[in-house]
Amino acid sequence: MPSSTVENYVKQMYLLEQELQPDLVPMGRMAASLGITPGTATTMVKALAESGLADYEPRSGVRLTEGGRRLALHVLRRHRLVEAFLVKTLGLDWSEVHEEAEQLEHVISDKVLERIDVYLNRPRRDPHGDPIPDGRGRIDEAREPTLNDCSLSSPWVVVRIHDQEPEFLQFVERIGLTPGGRVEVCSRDRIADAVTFRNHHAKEISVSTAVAAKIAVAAPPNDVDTQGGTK
Amino acid sequence: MPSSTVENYVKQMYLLEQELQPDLVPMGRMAASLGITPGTATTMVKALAESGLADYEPRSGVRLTEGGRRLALHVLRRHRLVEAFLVKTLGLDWSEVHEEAEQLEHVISDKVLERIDVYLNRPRRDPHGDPIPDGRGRIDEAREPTLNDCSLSSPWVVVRIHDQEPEFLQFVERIGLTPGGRVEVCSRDRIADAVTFRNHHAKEISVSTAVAAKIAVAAPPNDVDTQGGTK
DNA sequence: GATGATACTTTGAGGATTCAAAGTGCCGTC
DNA sequence: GACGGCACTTTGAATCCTCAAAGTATCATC
Ligand SMILES: [Mn+2]
Ligand SMILES: [Mn+2]
Ligand SMILES: [Mn+2]
Ligand SMILES: [Mn+2]
Repeated sequence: MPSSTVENYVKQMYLLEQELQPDLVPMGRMAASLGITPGTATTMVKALAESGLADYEPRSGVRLTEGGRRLALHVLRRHRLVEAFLVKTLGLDWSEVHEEAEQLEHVISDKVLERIDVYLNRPRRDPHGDPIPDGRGRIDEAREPTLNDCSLSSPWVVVRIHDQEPEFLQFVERIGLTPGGRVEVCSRDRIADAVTFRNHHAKEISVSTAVAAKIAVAAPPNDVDTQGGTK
Repeated sequence: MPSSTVENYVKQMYLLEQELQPDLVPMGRMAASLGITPGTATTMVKALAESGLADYEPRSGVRLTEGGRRLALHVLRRHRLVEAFLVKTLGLDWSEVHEEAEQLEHVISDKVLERIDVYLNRPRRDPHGDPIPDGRGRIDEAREPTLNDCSLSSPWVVVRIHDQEPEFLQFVERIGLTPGGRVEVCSRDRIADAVTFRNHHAKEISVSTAVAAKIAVAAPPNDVDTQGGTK
């Protein structure tokens, strides 16, 4: 069985591949995002390549193999289902569950995982709006528009927050942008590096484009829509 | 923070102290019950002594210090609350939760633990009837009588099973002796090494004294009793 | 095309945990 | 009181993961 360390490496590699969409994830990014020294990253990634989970190109970077991707998605599934469970069942705050899941993701058996999945009625997204891979390792990798890209003066719904920092998540909550919340972007000012929007209380708020990029949105659901009946 | 390994050692040491009530737990028992070689046990126990969790007397055995006992009870609390939670909330079988809890006990934060405790309404016992230490490290260490000690021909209630093996627990269930079940011992035959009892279906069953020793019982509750009102 | 900056790799080492195998102390038996 | 047996300890080595520091490749710039 893969160690927690290996699971963390492949999971992080997957997340960086998604975030950067690069041909290869540079070693520096791996090291930085895992909080280890570059030398350690090199050593471990070589071991990962040895065991067939990654393809390593010296002085260029790494990429997950098919097997590595499968493992990464399994870990991610455990992580996100645990987050959802902790929020919905035990009432933890959505800003604090990431940290908890970081440990739990390595010790949840398939049996417990399946129970949680059923208990929560097979959720598609975790409390931060991150998509949950299904039991077969399929995941919705669609990139939603953010407050930086969406059309001005039209209604949107927050679907995902691309940040796990408790302070940031609490800030997001304070400005009314938790997943499910309505927004309408009023204006963008490239020079001021600011995006101004109205939340569901019609309150006007401005954030930097760096922050705006972390708030993903989608078209609001049709009211005529049948809820959750799309086999 | 103590590693999982250290937590397993002190927990096991506590369990052996309770089971054997010896002055010192012999190294051989430690090694056997943890499934490691005697040499490893010696090395680790010396390290435990170094860090103040145990008192080690070469060629005699070990004993937990006050600090070691505190840690052991904290781990035991996590273990048993997790077992209760898995059975009551996620519907796992009581025979399979021990194994799951063996891993989860090392990664449950104080916050999650407290939520589970509240969610379950601060249970006093886990699914096997094992007492759950409270948040301050207090535990009911009372030794209940077993099918080997209790009076003949009078009603008793099963309160605890002193074994965690799935097959044994399933067997116990099959003969109707899960915690809460009624029993009445009909006879004991020292020579035949057998104990014969009637379960709540009035069915007569015989088991060896070794098995009988694992079934702890208590006097049935007074029907006039006020349920759960003893501050 | 030499110079440096920067990113990456290699090397040497240490901590934690484990084992196999060899060594040692203790205890009862004769 | 010597002998054996058994429980326990010591030793040497391995695995996994990590770091600090030294070495090296690559790429932009002059
Ligand atoms: Mn993790
Ligand atoms: Mn999440
Ligand atoms: Mn354990
Ligand atoms: Mn138990």
